Amino acid sequence: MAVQVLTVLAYKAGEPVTSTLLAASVNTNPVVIRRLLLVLQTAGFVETRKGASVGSRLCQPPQRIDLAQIYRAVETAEPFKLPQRSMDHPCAVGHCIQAALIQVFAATETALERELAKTNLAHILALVEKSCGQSRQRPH
Amino acid sequence: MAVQVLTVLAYKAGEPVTSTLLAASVNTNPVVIRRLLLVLQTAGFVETRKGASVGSRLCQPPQRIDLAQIYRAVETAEPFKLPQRSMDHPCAVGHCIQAALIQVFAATETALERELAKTNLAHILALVEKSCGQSRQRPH
DNA sequence: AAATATGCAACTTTTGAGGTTACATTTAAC
DNA sequence: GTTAAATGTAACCTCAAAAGTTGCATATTT
Repeated sequence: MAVQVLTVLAYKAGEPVTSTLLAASVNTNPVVIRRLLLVLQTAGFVETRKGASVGSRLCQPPQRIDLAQIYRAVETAEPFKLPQRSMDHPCAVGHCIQAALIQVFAATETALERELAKTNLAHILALVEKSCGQSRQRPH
Repeated sequence: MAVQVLTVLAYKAGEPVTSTLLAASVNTNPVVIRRLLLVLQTAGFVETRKGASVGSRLCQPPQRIDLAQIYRAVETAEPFKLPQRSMDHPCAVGHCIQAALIQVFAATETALERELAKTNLAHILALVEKSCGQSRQRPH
């Protein structure tokens, strides 16, 4: 969802967009969008201003925002993490396996992020424009 | 969890293990393990027999089972999938963006699987044995 | 001053994974 | 054969995380 919102903002190319409009584009609730925007603000991707007829806009060029950054900013629950087993009955094998898997999964995580870093918002924007052949800067 | 169970089975090197024992090792419930074993059976990783004093064992060498296969067999909800937005109010931009993101995420998925395919159970087993210096084949 | 947007708190809803219980069925072992 | 031990499976519960909802204070443009 974060990627989708950022893509819309990139599409609007600096023009501020309200959370209501973004919500309509992603087909969800404005408050959900605002919560997301807070995260994207602290990550330094967007700038938001309060007040009438304003909203949020990208504060970095789309080329400088890649998927790995977005992933790190947004992700809460890592896809490759072991469920925190309580190990009350400390089976040695189980314990060692956990330690080993943590290593493996950490490696997978970094590989994933390296992969995500290859794509940035500009790439995605190009894809969007190509795939539906619409002109830039024409809102809605 | 699937990886953990399969690692234990690999550790036992063909010796059948009951779901109760596996559950103890992962610190969970036997039924959960059995549910997982059904999936691993249809994926062709393990063989299970009913009856007294038997259980499950690997039916492939650990070298031939890699993390990508396990991932595909087990995973239900893809980490990089768009939430199925209903698009009742068909905003053209939103629609195109979704189409583009599907492409991007599919590419990420395949990259992830390519990465996971680099590690197999034998690798993990070696890590386990190295990291806690225990001899093979000594159960528990 | 009024209209419009965000910030934020509190609550509900939804969804999926995991856990639990219970029981029929199968099979090795005695 | 009988029995003990194991799986297969259904039906439920629990729990956490994400999303959605409502309401209102606050800020800012016009």
